[in-house]
Amino acid sequence: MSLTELSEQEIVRRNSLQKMKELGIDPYPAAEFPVNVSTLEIKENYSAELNNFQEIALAGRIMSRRIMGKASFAELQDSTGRLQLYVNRDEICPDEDKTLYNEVFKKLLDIGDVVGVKGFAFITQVGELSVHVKELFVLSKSLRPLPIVKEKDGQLFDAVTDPEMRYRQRYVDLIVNPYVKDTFLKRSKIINTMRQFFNEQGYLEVETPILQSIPGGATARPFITHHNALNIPLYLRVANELYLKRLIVGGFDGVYEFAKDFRNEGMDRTHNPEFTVMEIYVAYKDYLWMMNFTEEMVERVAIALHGTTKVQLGEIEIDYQRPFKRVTMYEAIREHTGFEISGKTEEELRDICKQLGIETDKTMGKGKMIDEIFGEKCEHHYIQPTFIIDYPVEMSPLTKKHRSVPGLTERFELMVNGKELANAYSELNDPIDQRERFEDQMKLSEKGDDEAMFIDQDFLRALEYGMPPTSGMGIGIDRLTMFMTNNLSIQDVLFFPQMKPEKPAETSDPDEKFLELGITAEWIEVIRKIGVKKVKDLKEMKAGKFFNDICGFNKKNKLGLDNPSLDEVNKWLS
RNA sequence: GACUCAGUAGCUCAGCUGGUAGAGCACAUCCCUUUUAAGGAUGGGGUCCUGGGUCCGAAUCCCAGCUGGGUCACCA
Repeated sequence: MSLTELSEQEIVRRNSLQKMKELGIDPYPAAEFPVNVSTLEIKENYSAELNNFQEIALAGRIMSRRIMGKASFAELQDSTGRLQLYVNRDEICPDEDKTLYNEVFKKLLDIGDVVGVKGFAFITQVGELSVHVKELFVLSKSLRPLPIVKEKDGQLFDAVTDPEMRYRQRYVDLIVNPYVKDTFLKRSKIINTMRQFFNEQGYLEVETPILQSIPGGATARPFITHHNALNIPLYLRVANELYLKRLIVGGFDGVYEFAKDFRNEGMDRTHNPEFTVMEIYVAYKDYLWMMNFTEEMVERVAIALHGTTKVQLGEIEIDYQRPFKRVTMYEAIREHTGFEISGKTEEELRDICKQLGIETDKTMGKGKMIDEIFGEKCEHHYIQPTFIIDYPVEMSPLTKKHRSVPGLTERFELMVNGKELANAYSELNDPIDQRERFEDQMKLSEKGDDEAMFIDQDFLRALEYGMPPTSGMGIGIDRLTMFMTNNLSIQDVLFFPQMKPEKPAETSDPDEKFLELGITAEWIEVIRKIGVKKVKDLKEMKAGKFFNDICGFNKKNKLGLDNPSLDEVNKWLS
């Protein structure tokens, strides 16, 4: 990369790097730097009376500097937070040679550099806990200037808010926006809390295939790829349900997986093409048991994170205190539309949809229409945690038929803030019924529903060996994290949300290539600045426009170069 | 996919009824020399997202595109 393509500040930093090397300082040392304390531990436990933390070593990134001559202050940020450093010239340079302070600390170090310090904790005259630095070590030189975010009394100044920068360069977001890290710490805690809850009951954490030859367990468009050695298409899983059930058939009483699933569909505030789901299957249980289990799990997560069941989400407060309200789907529709849909025929339902202003088409069966009515008219009303139970059989091809109500299944969804958070069934374990349901799905598929399920013959074979009665539950971890951390966009709970790839910056041909064409040295940079980086691009330029562009650039930027003649320019381009 | 808003210095943003590109922070040089979103002085830094068009003249107006956000559609 040529220096002309770097910003002024980047050039300054590269020069500082070079000077450090000349002073015999390795800006990227290989050796371990033994840290014995974190900034948080000092902040939490320092006491002037005890006079503790008198021989400490800590490391982190320099986030600000206040140079005061022979005494300076800097803020060091490690993984636990920030702490002020006090750097005194004669402390870090006890001998005659003051280079480490005057040159290295004051001039060659920059905001963003990673350093290690040894010294002792103390309180400054203005009362701020600080580290009195006795020794300073450069651990990694930063060549790119960080955005400068300042903070006072919890208020941020000039915080980086540009979503593109925050999501593409999450590392920068994490460095400069302190609240971001907290979301991800909580995300980890949510998962750990759930895992601990499951392990306490003796359930087994398992892994199942992500590459599947039949993308089963949910009706969604899959990503497709190809395995070269087997010469077969493979799909990235849209769900792991059918594999977990195979394990129940195999004799495990409880299995669960935190799984990345992939769906090739639209992206928005609540959908990312890859997302995380926790699915759990427990033998000899039913969906009523699973409701209690789910409540307990969710309540436990809320308490683990916040110490209370009440969690703020945007303008509202969600209370995850057990028990959650339970409403059947038919009751929900009756309450929010006034229509009783129990026992209605397909034609009657179509008429109800029409009255409610819901568009229908020929491909929609009873189940799909009921689902539409619920989605349009009911779903958004359930802000506080609510179980919606007993779904129509057409929408639930993997769910056991209801024990007492024909046409329904033993299924619930947990709704929070008007969105589906978890989904659970008494699992269908009748292999003959399951085969028929798959065939019904195939018919829907032929009717035009391109999301109906593929038939997984091996899964049916497994059921034919006999699967114990089982209840399963899936919960969206990204969504749960959004609800639990008060983030309204899925992008804020994923470290690296999906983005369109950046166009790579075009690298420039070296000076020699331009010189070969007879272009004089002082014009090469001008040509690069107007966006022509390759000599081959010159061949395609019109001489007149090119002539105008470079002379205009010269004038506009007051470079004071003598313009070439049009003839000369013609020779360059020929 | 549709509509809509935005893209100006390393960062946050102003300028946008067209007329020589600005501020704060950051950076550089200097002053001060135990400060704290430090202070003072001076200075450097810009393909105003890209490409067309209108015009004597475009960051500004028009068209197309790129990237991102929002809303809607799609999304068991």
